[in-house]
Amino acid sequence: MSEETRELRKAGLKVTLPRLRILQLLEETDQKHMTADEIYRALLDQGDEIGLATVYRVLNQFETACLVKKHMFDDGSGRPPQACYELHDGDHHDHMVCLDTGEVIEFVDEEIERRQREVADQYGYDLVEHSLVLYVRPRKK
Amino acid sequence: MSEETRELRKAGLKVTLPRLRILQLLEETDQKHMTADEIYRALLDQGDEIGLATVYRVLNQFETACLVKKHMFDDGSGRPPQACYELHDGDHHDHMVCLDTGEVIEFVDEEIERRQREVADQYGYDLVEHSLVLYVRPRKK
DNA sequence: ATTTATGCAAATAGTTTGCACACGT
DNA sequence: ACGTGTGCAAACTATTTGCATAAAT
Repeated sequence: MSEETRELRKAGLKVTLPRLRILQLLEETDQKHMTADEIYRALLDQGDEIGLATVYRVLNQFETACLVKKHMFDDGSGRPPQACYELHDGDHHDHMVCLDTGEVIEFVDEEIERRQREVADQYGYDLVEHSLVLYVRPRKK
Repeated sequence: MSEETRELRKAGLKVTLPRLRILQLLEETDQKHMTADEIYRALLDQGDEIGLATVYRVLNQFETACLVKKHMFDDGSGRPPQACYELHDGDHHDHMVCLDTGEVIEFVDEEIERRQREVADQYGYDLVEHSLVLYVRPRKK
């Protein structure tokens, strides 16, 4: 029994072909962040039969089960907002998006993490979640 | 001639009623962040005649002219993403969203700002923009 | 055999656009 | 009077949902 099968079971999800394929795709892809449509096309291209609606449904289930993390990178680039998904590997990290290439880089900075908690605390709150995206360009010269 | 009239002129926008009303509304409202629809309703309620499409068009123009800043707070709360707008007062700040009340608090933290620049630099990039949202809850106890 | 998932097509929500008319200068 | 802005309705995009069929246990 495959590793993916076990992950699905553990998440309380019946092990079906579409779910397996999507999970495998996300694990194998070098491009760590994919939109629903990219996943859909990739599966069609590799010969699988799947519906776009199923991709969306499965991704939502995966998100609920914490198998996957959903992001909305609004780089203010004009085009309609689109969600993209990445495998949820347990480790928290933030994102840096290159405005020239669209490349997504992951990073963690403990100082920023700590400061965020402190700031929330200063205002009388507990920090539950946060979303940090740095929009960057290759350093000139 | 009103302050708002001057702002519009300076932005290169013809001074029209809808634009004036939207600008005034954003200046007067205590709720600093409003969605297109909230603005639309507020204007109707106050007796103005305006179309929702116009609200969207004007807000886009305002954004291009840097009169306004657009945000997409994806609090992962399920419901479809909706943009909200705030007056662009020149000062940069980040946001804290209370998951219980939906309240939006603004803050600036120089340490976080600095660290962001340093992190981008470490990866060989220049920081152009960033988006930081802390999702918080009132401190328990 | 029974429950749950899938695929398709139609529905939805937010936002944008084409076009005839109205407004600002 | 001229060019631009507006309102309405229709278009569009990403995503969700209803329903009859198909697959998983």
